[in-house]
Amino acid sequence: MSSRTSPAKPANARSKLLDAAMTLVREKGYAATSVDDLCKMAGVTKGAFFHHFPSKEALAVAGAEAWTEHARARIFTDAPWQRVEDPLDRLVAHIDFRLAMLDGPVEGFTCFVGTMVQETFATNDNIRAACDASITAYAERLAEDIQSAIDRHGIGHGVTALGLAYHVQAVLQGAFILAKAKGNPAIARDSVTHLKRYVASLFQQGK
Amino acid sequence: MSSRTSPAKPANARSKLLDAAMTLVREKGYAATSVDDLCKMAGVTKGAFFHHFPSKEALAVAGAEAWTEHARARIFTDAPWQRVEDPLDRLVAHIDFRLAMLDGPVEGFTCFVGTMVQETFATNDNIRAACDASITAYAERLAEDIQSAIDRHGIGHGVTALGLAYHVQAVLQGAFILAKAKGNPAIARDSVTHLKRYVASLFQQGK
DNA sequence: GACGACATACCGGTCGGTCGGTATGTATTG
DNA sequence: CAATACATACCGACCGACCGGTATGTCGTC
Repeated sequence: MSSRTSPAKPANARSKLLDAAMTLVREKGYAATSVDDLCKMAGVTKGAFFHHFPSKEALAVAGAEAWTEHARARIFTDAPWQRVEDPLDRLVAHIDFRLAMLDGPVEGFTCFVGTMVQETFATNDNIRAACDASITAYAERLAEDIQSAIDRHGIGHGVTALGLAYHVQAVLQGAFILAKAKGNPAIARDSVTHLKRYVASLFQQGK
Repeated sequence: MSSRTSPAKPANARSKLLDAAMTLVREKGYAATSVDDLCKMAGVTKGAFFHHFPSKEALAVAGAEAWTEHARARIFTDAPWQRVEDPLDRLVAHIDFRLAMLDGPVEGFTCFVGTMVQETFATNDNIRAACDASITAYAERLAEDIQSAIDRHGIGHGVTALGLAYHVQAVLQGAFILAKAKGNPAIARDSVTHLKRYVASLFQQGK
């Protein structure tokens, strides 16, 4: 049974460190974020850090798992458009929702695991695998909705639900990089608008 | 007689350091790549490093500029499909070329400036601007070909050449991240295949 | 003999991680 | 019920390795 009935954060040292990691790693990257930085932002001591996590790597892995839940709650569980009946409308609403997220400071909407895996994929396989698991979880969840849309409306070509879900991920991750380079989310919104147009064209042809 | 006819690299300390930076930063990221690492791979001493570059940051900026030339030569100047006459065929050949590049070890085809800007956008504006300039140069060059294709074949909706060029960049950058997470370029090729299908659909509608 | 292109020794500071200690809660036992 | 025992959750001084960067010296070329 889950004991996670309250949405309020317990604000213990562990979860404060996890929150700090999501903020600092998205801003500076994994390697440039030191354990002291994390402790300072979380308001805990180094002793507390190594009491809860055996290493900096372990925090990163736990962070990736926490990110999966964080994203699932915000984008799938809690989102109001999840109640839209038609699965294609739901898919379009999903992309619109991701588009609307692209606002404000760049480090506020970028992806924790996407940033982390860039730096660690060749040097730390535990972190790489944890980031992969998070990305995969998102894609598989989104693929469910896409499959429903395909089942009801049909689709052209050899497009699969999971393949399209990963493509949505790729466009978002790439849009984040462009926004970082420009220091401006506008370019990211342009790219997601192209994605939206693509999805529409796929289902138009399937009809 | 000048012997400056060979395209071979001069292999002086400066260019060896630039080469080392492109290799190591793509593998480990900017912050995790130390000056000692760079010197070791380039086969030069630390004295040589700081003789040619006033700081690690300066190497990153020079590296971004070198990357622009590197990419321009490989993808635009030297590529055989640049001689294809019809601009739309040339655009499709461009995407096919980028697709074919997605092979072998992941750190072999990923983007130096895309990796670097992820870590530095909020903490080092000189590096961020240099990466932006490199990405912009690529997009503007590609936009020329796209504009020619639009001029000859027309295009639907409110799509601009430069906007579509940036979208191509976004899909590629995002595909790199997915390939890093999976440790496999196959997923990246899937995403670029989606992009190719999108471009085809845009020009079909314009006809 | 001036100068550019390095080499080497070295610097202060920061890194991830360790360790002895303490405050507090809870289970056990006489 | 009090004493004891043990676990959990920290605290912060400290460690050696390594960081980016500097100072000074050497050596071949014009």
